[in-house]
Amino acid sequence: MVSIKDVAKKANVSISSVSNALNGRANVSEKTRKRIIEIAKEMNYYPNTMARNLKVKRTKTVALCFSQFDRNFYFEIIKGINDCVVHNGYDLIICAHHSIEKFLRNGFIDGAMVLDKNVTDELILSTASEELPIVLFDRELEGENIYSVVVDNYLAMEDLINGLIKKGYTNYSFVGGVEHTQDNIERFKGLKDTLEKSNIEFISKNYYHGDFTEKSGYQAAKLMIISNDISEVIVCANDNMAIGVMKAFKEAGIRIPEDVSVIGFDDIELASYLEPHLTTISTPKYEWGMYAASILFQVLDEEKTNIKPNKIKANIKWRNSSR
Amino acid sequence: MVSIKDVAKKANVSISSVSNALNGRANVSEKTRKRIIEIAKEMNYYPNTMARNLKVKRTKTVALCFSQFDRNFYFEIIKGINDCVVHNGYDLIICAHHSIEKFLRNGFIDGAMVLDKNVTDELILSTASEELPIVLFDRELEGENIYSVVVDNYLAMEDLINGLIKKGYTNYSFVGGVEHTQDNIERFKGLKDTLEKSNIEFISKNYYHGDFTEKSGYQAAKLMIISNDISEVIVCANDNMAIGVMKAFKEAGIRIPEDVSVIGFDDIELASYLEPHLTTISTPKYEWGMYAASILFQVLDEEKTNIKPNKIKANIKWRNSSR
DNA sequence: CTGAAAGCGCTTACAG
DNA sequence: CTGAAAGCGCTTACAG
Repeated sequence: MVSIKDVAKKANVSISSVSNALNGRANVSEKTRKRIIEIAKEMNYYPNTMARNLKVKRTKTVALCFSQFDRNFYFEIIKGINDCVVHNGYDLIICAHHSIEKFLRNGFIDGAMVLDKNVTDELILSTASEELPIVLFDRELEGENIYSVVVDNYLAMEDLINGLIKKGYTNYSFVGGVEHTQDNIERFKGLKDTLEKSNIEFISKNYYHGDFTEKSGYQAAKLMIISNDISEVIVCANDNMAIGVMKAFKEAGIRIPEDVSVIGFDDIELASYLEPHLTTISTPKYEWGMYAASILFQVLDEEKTNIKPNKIKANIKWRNSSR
Repeated sequence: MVSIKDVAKKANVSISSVSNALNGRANVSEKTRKRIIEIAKEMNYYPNTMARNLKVKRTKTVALCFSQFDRNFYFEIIKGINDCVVHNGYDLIICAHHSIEKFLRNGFIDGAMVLDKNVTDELILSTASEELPIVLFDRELEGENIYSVVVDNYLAMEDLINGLIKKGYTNYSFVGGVEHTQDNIERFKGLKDTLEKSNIEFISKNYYHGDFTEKSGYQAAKLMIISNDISEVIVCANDNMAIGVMKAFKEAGIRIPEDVSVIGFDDIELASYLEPHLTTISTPKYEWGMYAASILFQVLDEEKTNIKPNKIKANIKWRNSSR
């Protein structure tokens, strides 16, 4: 690989001059600058970023920690992130949680985003710093140089339930996701609180335990069918489970939405292709990614006025899996 | 950020000893090694990878160039790649084509994979080298230190058409994707050749021009409907177009597969959720990613016996959008 | 077993 | 305008 030395030798100047010429600094005559640039191009010279960074510190690269390659729900978010990063003249690298320590610690990145539950709170807390601000998508976490942008699950559920109440539903079931997750907790709380505000009690046996997978939704619905206890509306903590629920009902000849309404959360791509199309809560994924990335750049540009934990508002997509 | 110097000072040893101790070299007494390691941990010291790489060259990191975040067809491939990379003890970074030059040229990676049409052949040809082998997913390209792993489109089409002929179909239409792409060319050629081998002429007006989008498939089918010229089977160059085709037929009250069979290519997630489920050609995406990555590691481990352009075999998924 | 020194490829005051 | 030199944080012969 050709280095700055090689170029300097060929151009018969010092390496300082090569560096100065190539970086557009003023202290080099126009004539030599031109010559140097030409020779560099001719020799196919590209500065070694790593050596450069060792001095300069700012790398103009940010990282996204992500490894859930099996859930395409996320890709729209990544697109938003990437577009924002490019717009700001930075480069984005995506790396899996296995590698994140290496990249967080090595001074190669100016900032990071985390969309990966496998990254521990401890790691984030211990590495976030003035030189490495971190933006989180998948959790809220208090700490210096740590920022969160999460979906407002509670508000979304509030909106949904109020909408359903207005439509006259009085009898609700909830298919929950993995128990301790923030998403599940907030979504369920939003449902329960809102019902109770309207004096509709949520009967605890109508809480079905799932784990965010299609299969667990399928099993929950099977249970409803077998125990012959099917509510007017089944609200699921995510779309995948709603898909499973619908599948079980269809198999049993139970009509959606005539006999039962089914509602999801996330608005994954499949949601609008299903028969019937799934009513769900749409998180504006592209905007989410873009917004979170923009916060990182606000911080990097030292405009960090007062960035509080941020909430993204989700919207209900009424489709025909519900009345 | 704490450096090797800080650790050395605190431990009262030279930086050489710190380096040796931390890298598990033999030339340091067990006692001091232990002390150094402890102090390093205590100080929260992590070696700066960039500085290290400046000397060592091997970074144990490979890159995947990818930016089609809107096509979730690819994510299964990435999963395969990532699993293989982790298995080999390397780290993977994914970067968009905007950034690829930066990463290819800067000595930060030991090898690269390309799954991004936006990367030019020129860039690949000019950067692939002994120190930076490159594996391609999306094209075949002759060159030193360049390897390709692509889907055998032709063979897949051959299999499909032979299957269809055996089922008795005699009348075919093809909805093509973007004209000049290797995928489209090979898929169409596979169809045409195989038909002709069985003495079935492919009528050129039965070639409909699309661009791999759902919309273009929809429009192609509209055209068939309006001109009242619907073949027994519509083979599409990818699933997205097949989805569009099915949509148009459904809207027109044309039954699938009773009135017409529709077939796709790719086996995207949606394919098996559609009504009717889409018959398509399934490229084993996970294996594809894994296999291509493994080739990169074969090269990196200098086992490059004789790695020729590699073809991945795709399989037909007979579902009920065809008879 | 231990440490001083050279060097990886750059940038950046600084002196001339 | 130009170049010698120091230094970024490491590793690795080499001498002791």
